[in-house]
Amino acid sequence: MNQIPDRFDHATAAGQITEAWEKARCGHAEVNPDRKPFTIVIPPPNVTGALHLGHGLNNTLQDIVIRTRRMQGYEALWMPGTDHAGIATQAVVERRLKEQENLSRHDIGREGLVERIWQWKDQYEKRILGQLKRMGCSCDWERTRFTLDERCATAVRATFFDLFSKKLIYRGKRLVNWDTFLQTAVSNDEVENVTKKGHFWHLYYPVIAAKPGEPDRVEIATTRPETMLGDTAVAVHPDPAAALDKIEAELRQKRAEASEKDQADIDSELEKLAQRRESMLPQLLQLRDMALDGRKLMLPLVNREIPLIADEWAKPEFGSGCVKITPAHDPNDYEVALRAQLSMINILQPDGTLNREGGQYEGMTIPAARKAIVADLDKIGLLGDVEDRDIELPHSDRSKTPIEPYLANQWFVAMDELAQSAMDAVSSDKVEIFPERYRKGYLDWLGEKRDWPVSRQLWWGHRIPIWSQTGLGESDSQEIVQQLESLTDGNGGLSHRVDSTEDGTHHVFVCLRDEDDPREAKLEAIGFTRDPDVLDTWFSSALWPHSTLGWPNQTKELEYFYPTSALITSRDIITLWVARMVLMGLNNVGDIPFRQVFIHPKILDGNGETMSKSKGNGVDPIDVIDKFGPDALRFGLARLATDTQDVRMPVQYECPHCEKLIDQTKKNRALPRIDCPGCGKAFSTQWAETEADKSLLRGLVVSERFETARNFVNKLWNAARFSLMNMDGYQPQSVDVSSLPLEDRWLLSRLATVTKQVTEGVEHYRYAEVTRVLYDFAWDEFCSFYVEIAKPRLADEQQRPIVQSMMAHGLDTLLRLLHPTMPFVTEAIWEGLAGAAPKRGVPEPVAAADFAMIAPWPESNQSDYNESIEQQFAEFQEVVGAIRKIRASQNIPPRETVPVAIRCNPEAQSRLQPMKAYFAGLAGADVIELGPDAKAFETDAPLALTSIEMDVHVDLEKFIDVDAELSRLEKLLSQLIKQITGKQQKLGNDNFVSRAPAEVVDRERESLGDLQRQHESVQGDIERLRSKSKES
RNA sequence: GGGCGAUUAGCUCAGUUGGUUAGAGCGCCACGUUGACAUCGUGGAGGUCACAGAUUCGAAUUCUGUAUCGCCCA
Repeated sequence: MNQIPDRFDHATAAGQITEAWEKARCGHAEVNPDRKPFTIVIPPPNVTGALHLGHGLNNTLQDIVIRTRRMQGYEALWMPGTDHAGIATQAVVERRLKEQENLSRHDIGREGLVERIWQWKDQYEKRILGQLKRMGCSCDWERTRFTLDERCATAVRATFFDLFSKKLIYRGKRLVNWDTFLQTAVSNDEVENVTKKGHFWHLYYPVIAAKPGEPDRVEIATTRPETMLGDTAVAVHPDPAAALDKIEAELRQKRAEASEKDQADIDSELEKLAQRRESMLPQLLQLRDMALDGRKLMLPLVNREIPLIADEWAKPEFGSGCVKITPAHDPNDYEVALRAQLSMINILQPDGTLNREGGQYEGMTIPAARKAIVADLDKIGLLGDVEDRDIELPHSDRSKTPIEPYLANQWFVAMDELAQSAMDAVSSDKVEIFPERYRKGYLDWLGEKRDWPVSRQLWWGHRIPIWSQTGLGESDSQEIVQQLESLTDGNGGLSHRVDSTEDGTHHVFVCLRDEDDPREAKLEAIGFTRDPDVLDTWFSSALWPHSTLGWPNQTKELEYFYPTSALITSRDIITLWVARMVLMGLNNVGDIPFRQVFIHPKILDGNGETMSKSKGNGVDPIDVIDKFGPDALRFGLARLATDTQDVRMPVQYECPHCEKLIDQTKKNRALPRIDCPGCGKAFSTQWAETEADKSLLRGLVVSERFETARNFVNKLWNAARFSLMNMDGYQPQSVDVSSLPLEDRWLLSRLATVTKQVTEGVEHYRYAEVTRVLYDFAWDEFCSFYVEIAKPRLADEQQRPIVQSMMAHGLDTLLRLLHPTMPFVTEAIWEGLAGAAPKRGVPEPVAAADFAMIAPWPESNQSDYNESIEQQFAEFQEVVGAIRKIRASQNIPPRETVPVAIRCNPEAQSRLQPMKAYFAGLAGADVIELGPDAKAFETDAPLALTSIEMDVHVDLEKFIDVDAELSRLEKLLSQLIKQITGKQQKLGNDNFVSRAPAEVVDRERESLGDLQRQHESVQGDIERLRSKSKES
């Protein structure tokens, strides 16, 4: 047995274990009427790139639950897969195309680009699934899905068709962040604001039919003068006086609380405000009245009449107090237009040049048009001042070009009823959300019931299955509808709607349910064209829990595994994903997608920032696995997963040459190569792109946070090693629990308690608690205590067999409890234990399962639980601790045995009597006196254990270091005095004595008495020692 | 601007319903290796529980406000 190495070689073992599990199909789940199902669908990671520690946490927590449930006898299915992630993936591939081949997506065309993205997807899907497997995730890999695969496509088409047929899908306009370079809309989080130097142009718009005394023109100011071509109103504040009052009040409030230095600044602001009130307010009031009276303005250059309106968006404290409204090209103006029901005029083409609405400027780029318009306004005397100014301009994160807000046709899903159904599911607790506080965000967001824009101007995704003809006259549209009837004839799967617009034209939209429907060609033959857009990536994600199980087919898997049991995810996608899964599940299947949702914390870096690829602070879990092992990664993450606190994880680069750890900082975190400050050699990072950098050795990115867990793996491994080395001659045997010695019954009791805590903990997602309980039990109780006590017993031929049975059983139970968190090391030990003790268990040994992974979950045997034994051992450990303290303070060499006397009441005496022998191994003590009459030694070192009413005395005859002992006792004395004074004060307080519960008061009195008794005794000891030291 | 959360030892975090001296791991100090484990063992030092009020006999814990940080939404 000595050939067992003293380290767990995870690098070798993990691969073999994974292979063995796969071969035995341990992670595979099948419809099985004999068992209850337990299902988790993975939040499918984006195929944009590799997984980082956040995914590591998410998947560890899922695996802990699914492994536990599998062991509990459920048919446990963890459905794996990946997400095509629309824009994120397309943008990554497009960027590479540009960088590496200098091609745009238009150069290679739709099919060409999509093919490239599939190649990318194949590469990253493989990498992601490989990462999950190395973490030990026990997914049912045979069922792996992708949100863009055929099965998901079928589900998407069926859903879209259903919603379209129910008239829940409609076409509308919406402002999007338009990237004129990539010619696509980008999402809000792909937009970054850049401060640039620009101008603030003041323009004048003439008033039509101004009444006497009214101004004949209004002044507005803008940073984007070319957008005036799309203006449909000018706004002035409806109550400028009140608005100014409010600002003034706020300033005064601020001033009252500000420092003197800031007060001066605020004073000057107040001054300006007062001037403004004087110079401009009358005019603003007049303009407001003109607006209410329906006055119109003439938009210069295009000569279009536009209304003057009153709207709060106009800020009386800024510029001229009037603001031009360009609804199609400014988000705030868009809101104004919705309120005032203004028309919206889009002046841009997708490539950023002006369209027909631009009139004489049609075809110009934005900068050219700006120049021309400013010059032309100047010519006709309508240009005022031009100020220099810093301007915050939104830029596309992907192309680094300015974003143009752009009003485009989009498909929407009407959310009213769908959202309500998803709200009801949570309000009624059919879907439970943990921690509960996240319910509010979910309900608030859904409560807005904002329609969901689902179209994206991209090529990577599920293409919208709509064919359309637009701008038709009424008779044409009627004729087309008739043609459609003949196509519909007898076949389902075709639905249409006709929209009529303000200008009297008609649009006909047709939706086809099935792919490869021969009617596609027929539609196109009669003039229909297919919508070029694809669906929002969340549309397919929303179907994930049922599409992966085969919906819309009524498969037996859907019947059995749906609704799924738990969803474990991160808080930032509660609305985008979780809410939409609920409403889509209810709409499609008629039932909720999952019963419970657990929201776990986020992993932040050392600066408290979330980890993300774009920041460069992501950590590859594989790096951590390489250094610490998969079990350490998992245990380390799980023990940090509390439900209140995000996880802060400072990380370091490890120099591959000298192993020096270099803190990751904001500066170095995105570098492709780093020069080691220790050895001076360079190494590469995950950002290495050039061949020169890539040829360097790569530095791992790791965190010392995983050391504790790695050490724990080692501790467990060595406890097992000790057990196995002492298993020679093991024979399975029935055990009569009632006749077992105390320490064995204590172990059984503790196992029962720990099993209960762990089981309940996992069932309530209390990961940090579960890992803490297991860590403390395994380390402090099983290893430091049971194993230590077992050592002398194993040497005793009589006791040896029972200790072997108990140890095999204890280890076996511990392995099973730890398996979901640390699958590899427990599986490896399980195999070793199978060799030494294939049949094991207390009271009746049974043959162990082939794998820990499929072993039955331990039952908490309540008859094993024995409170008094657990207390007794706590008492014993306290005495051991007291002896150790005295030994340490006296510098008694560890090999020396010291005589000890323990004074205690008769009850404690009978409890400790059977354990006298174990003081030797644990504290190097020979207990020569135990009981009420035990006396102090001549050369005595005492320590009182108040809480258990005991005095421990160590005989220092051979070891006395008077000075050391005196200083220990004096320190003790001063601590006692402090406590006594505190208690006396408390008990001297009438309020306390009269109002606190009698029980609390009694406890205080009792404890004061004990402290005083100790005080006296310690004082006596000090005096004795002093006189003794004088004698010698 | 609205909502949510956090603030406890040098660092990263626990702290159940208010009640003895507020805990753990890492780090630090001292001592210790002839067989499970130095990825170890034993002991020690280290905290005005962010700040200010309030409730209470008693507050890390409950309430109010302030500050700082983070996240989500506008």
